[in-house]
Amino acid sequence: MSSNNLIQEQLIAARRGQILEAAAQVFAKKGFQRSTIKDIAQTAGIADGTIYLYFKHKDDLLLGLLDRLTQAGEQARQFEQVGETDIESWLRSYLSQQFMVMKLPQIEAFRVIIAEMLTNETFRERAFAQIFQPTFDAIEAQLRQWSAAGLLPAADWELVMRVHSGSVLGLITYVLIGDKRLAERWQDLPELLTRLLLDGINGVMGTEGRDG
Amino acid sequence: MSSNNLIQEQLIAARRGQILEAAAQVFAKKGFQRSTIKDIAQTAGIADGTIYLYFKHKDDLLLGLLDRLTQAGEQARQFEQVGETDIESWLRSYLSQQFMVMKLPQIEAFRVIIAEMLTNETFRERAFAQIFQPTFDAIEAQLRQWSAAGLLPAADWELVMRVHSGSVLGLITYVLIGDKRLAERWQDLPELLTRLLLDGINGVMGTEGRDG
Amino acid sequence: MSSNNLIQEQLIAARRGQILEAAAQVFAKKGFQRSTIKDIAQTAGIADGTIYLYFKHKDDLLLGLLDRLTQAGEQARQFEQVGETDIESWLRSYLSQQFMVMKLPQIEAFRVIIAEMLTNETFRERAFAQIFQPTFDAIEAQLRQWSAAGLLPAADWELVMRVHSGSVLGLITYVLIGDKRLAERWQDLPELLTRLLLDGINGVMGTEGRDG
Amino acid sequence: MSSNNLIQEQLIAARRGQILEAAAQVFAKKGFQRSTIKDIAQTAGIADGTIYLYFKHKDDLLLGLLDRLTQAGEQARQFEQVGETDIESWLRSYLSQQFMVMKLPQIEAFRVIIAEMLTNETFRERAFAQIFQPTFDAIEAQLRQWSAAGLLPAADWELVMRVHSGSVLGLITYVLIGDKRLAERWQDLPELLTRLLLDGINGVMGTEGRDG
DNA sequence: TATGAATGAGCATTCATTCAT
DNA sequence: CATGAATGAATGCTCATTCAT
Repeated sequence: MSSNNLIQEQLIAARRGQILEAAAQVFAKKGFQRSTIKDIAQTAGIADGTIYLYFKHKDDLLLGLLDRLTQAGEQARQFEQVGETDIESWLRSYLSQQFMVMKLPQIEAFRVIIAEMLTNETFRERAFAQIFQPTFDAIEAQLRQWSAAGLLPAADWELVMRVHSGSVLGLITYVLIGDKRLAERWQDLPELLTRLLLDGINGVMGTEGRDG
Repeated sequence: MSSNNLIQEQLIAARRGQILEAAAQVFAKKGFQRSTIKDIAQTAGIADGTIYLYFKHKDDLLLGLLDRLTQAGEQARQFEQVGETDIESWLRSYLSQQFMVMKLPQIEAFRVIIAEMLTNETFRERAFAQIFQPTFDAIEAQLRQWSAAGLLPAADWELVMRVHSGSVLGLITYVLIGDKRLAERWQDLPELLTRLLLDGINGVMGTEGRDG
Repeated sequence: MSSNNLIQEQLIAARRGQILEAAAQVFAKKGFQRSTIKDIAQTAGIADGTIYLYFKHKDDLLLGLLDRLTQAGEQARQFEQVGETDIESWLRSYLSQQFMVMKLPQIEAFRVIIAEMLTNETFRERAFAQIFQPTFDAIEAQLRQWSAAGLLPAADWELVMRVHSGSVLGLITYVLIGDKRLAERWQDLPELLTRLLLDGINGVMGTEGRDG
Repeated sequence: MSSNNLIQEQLIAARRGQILEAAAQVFAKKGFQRSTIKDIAQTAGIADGTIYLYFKHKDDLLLGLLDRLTQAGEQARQFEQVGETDIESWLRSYLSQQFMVMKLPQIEAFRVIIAEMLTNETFRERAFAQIFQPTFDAIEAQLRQWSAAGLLPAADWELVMRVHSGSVLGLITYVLIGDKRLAERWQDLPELLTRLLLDGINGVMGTEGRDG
């Protein structure tokens, strides 16, 4: 009986996953509003009605994707604990790690999330509270801790943090709105960001883009 | 006859302007898709049908707003010529200028532009070619020129430029998706950005947020 | 300007009337739920969407019909003032009048109203308060007045009234659910009811149905 | 083998009964159309699909309920034979009996039957032929017999019968469409009806409603 | 037999667009 | 030019019915 329930739950989770996968695909291509339930059902290889067995409204598909992103964010934040040696080494390896994960297929999730946050007030509040606020808090806390430990100078962390995480969001947005050159040079960003972050332009020795 | 035509043209331009103004307002509130022609007509104080005398499709309203932004961008770029003295002073005054202009009512224009660029392939390409590519080119050219003139060190400018302008886009996006704290501290950004840009975190002496 | 508005109002009222007429027809044939907006629009000779320019929801068509019936009821109640001579003469002429009006095309309105009242809780309450309660109150008040004036004996009027008006409702219902025989003999009811009402079966001398 | 079949049949009858019971409940609450198979299955504590093992279509549930009512009607009609002594005593006891049975939970069956008869042509004909016509015929026959026996005066029985049974239908309908006052005074109806039926208003001495 | 997930036809409602006035 | 009533295609969602397990 309990094994039965377990199987049931797994089947349900699998179906939900399958549908969300399809929704993510279709949303990434057309955005939320232009995507129809029929689109998504066809992409998922199921009937329209089936979607409604797993999601009450079309909106819930978006919230489902948001939750996925939230979970991903939570996992990503756990990573930050590690820092031990000097900040520069840590930052370099952290950013490499992040930018390796956040490549084109992954960042597609942001496309519809950002677009809907910009455009849909209700969703905006929910998504900000679920994704951005916790991320901001976690980063700021970490920075203050390092600063207190003498690993970083004192600074206006709530703003500095926004500038730097904002630059990552900006870069992701650039790629999503069609900056092909940036997409090509994505792998060079961790190193560059590390140096810009710590020492600014004046600390960056000239290394012209290799393949441009 | 020709003066008649001139008046005609001015009248038409005025009406188009009136309609685009209304569209901008409504789009900023609900986004493009959720806005209806009726919404826009009511906001503009005219009849639904009248909009179709000046714009062939709803999509053309968005393109109209894009053109406005493009013109604004062109004007802004002319500004960059000015730099003479040391880079730091110039950058500080340039950013102050920019952030003074780019406050909440103005950046609303980006809300729908970014959202639609993320979401609508056709619009994306057009808008990137019209706004972002020229801006990128102009900034990069300016930086290379300064670098050649010895005012800046040599650097991977196409990437550095994207990181920095991306951080501005990111900050704007944060405000648009509901970061209230950032909106409150908007006026502190020019100074902070100047220093972060040139010298990084290590060059920023501690100045904790005043009212936080 | 005001004449323009007046014409506007008349046009709107006319369209609403046309739509309600169509709705009444379709509802009478299929009932409320089985009737589709498309049905009604086609019957009215207009497009589906046009209905929504005059009624916010499909439900409002039903409420519109209810209001019509309410108005008809209000007019009918004014009639009751008349009674002067003896009750029997008055009753006979009153019932003749009523049954002449309440023939098959007219009573069709009750079909969907009663069916929905039986079946739809929200509508039930509204319709009872709008049609039945006021009718009950008016009849009971009139009876008490006549009773006080000595024209009628004292009686348990709230119940007697319900028995008699109920018999009219029952007869209407019989016709609506397919009692052809009763429909054929509809014109004999005023006379029979007058006598049954006042003197019961024992006061009714034998007059076998003429054409049965 | 045949005993097996017998058990089979009983099991089938039991299941059908269980399902009809649930259907009656749900129909009484929401009407036929608004009730879903899922509703009914849940109320019956079985799966949706199971219903289709016992009833081919949703419509058949309604016909099943009709058949039940038909059987109940047949039993009720047998009762009428009894009358011996004077009509008044018989009528009083007959109506008391009927109104005792026909209280709120029982008359709920009429809610959906009447509503669907009003609204669904096919069902209307079937139900009229199965319930109303036989009842009419039986009552009329009985009345004629009594009349022939001198227990009642001669009268236009097909019409008189409809007026009186119609008043019962009307009273039931009133309760079903929300006449709370009538529901409260339900137990007073047999006595009042007996007197009104036989002697009309003029034969009813004043007895004002007790608790009103 | 019993189940309940899956199906897809059907329907209410919205809204960009047209066009007679 | 301006209007706004009319249009009807498009879409989210429901629910009777089927069928593999």
